[in-house]
Amino acid sequence: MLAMTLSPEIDARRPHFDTAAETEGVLDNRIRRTAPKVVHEREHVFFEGDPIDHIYQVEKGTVCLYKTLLDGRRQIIDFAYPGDFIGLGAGDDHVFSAQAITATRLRCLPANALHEVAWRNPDIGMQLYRALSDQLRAARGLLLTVGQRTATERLAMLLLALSQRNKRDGTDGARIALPMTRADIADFLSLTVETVSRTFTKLRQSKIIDLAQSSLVVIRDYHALEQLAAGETKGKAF
Amino acid sequence: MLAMTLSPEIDARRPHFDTAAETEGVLDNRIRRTAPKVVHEREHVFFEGDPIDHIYQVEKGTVCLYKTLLDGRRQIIDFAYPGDFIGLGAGDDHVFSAQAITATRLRCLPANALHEVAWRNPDIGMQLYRALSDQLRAARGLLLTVGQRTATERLAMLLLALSQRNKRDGTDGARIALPMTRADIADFLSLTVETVSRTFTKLRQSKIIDLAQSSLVVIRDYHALEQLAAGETKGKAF
DNA sequence: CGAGTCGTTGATTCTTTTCAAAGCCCGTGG
DNA sequence: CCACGGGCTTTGAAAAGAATCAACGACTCG
Repeated sequence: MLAMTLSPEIDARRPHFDTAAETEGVLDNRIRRTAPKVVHEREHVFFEGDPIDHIYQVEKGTVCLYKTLLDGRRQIIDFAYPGDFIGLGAGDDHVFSAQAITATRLRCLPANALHEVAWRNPDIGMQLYRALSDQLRAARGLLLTVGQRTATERLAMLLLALSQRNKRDGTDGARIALPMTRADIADFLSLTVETVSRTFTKLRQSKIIDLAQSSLVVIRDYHALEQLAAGETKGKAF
Repeated sequence: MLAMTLSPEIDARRPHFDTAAETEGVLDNRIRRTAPKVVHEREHVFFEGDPIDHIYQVEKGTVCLYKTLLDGRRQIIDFAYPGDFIGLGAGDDHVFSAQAITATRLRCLPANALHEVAWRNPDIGMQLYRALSDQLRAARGLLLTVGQRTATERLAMLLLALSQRNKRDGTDGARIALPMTRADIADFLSLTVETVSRTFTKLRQSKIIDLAQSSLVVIRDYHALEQLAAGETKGKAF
């Protein structure tokens, strides 16, 4: 789950991997023993409208969650990384679709069993509540980004969020692998592929990032990226 | 809380007032006995960054929840109506600001007491989980609207959502009072006041709505509004 | 090696924003 | 009671940012 908050430094993220591990220690057998689900690149985990029979937790890979309009316009509402839960919520049906963007392994949590366990075990309930709360915060952060930031600021936000995730996971915060295509980024940031591409080259020409490959960003000027993302001057600062 | 879903007819909203009443029956004295908080028009309930000491539930009035960028750009993430909870979530500090847009009365739920009660009482916990889940759904719906819909489609969505709320509350679904200003609508839909105003007049000229006053919309062609909101043809259908 | 997908770049168009100004509503006070 | 003032809304004209249309290049995989 990508948190697109205004001030990343204020946002003391909880380590999702740790919480996932905690959960594992407490969950009962029905949940612990479920077989993992493997989905191939571009394969769907579920579609909007499908009944919620399982909640998933990403073990490996990346999944994009999205909603669409009738004419095909698509809004990616989140990228789910290892540790993230997919499909949490109180309704009967999924309200968005989930598609793997790389080869992915998921652990499957039967929804009714999970809720039953959560009902009896406040710890588990609290885990889910926290996870949901994090997702709400991420969604609202993205809303601010998509609603108010310029194209450059939006891309800066995304790169910063991915960098933060890397740091949290103990990998290099300056080297960012992009598992998603430009089209995915475009639909996440509510831009077009062309604008995303142009914005990448603009950041590259400004020496703020390097593009070793189109799917590997190296941050050269972290501070500049933060300034852009903060939104002090509508992205005109460079 | 305004749900901006693609298909309002699929979205069987739970009656919030009822759930609020249920909750009331179970909450312990510390929570039930708190004095209501009265806030005047344009007064803030809390600001982003404030420590969360209370969760609020709107009893009367309307509150807008928003996030801002450093240069003042504002994104309203939700309008909270009677029955809605404000400030739910797992963190220590509020991640958005809350400002009354009309004279408002709130019931105050001390955060720690509430969580303690929820911890011991799965019913309460589930209420909060559901409320949070609804807010997440609303946020993602708004994200789709802001990210993918045209100005006309966005306004259509808002009017439809308000109409649905009226129906749910047993009032006239065709007559919509707008407690918020054009600026509030603009910041909710990520548009400018001018665009909002122009879009209102366009809908009026198309005989889809009437504007008795600037703050009172009468829906004349509900179907047309639904078509616009559905997003089949990028709002070019009229 | 060729087909196809993905990414980049260029030219043009268009929706929305920005800048500017006038109208309207409403409360206040003379 | 009506004039005045200020905020909110509407409308117009011009500008800008991003979208669209179009083409080319790069990389991948049968």
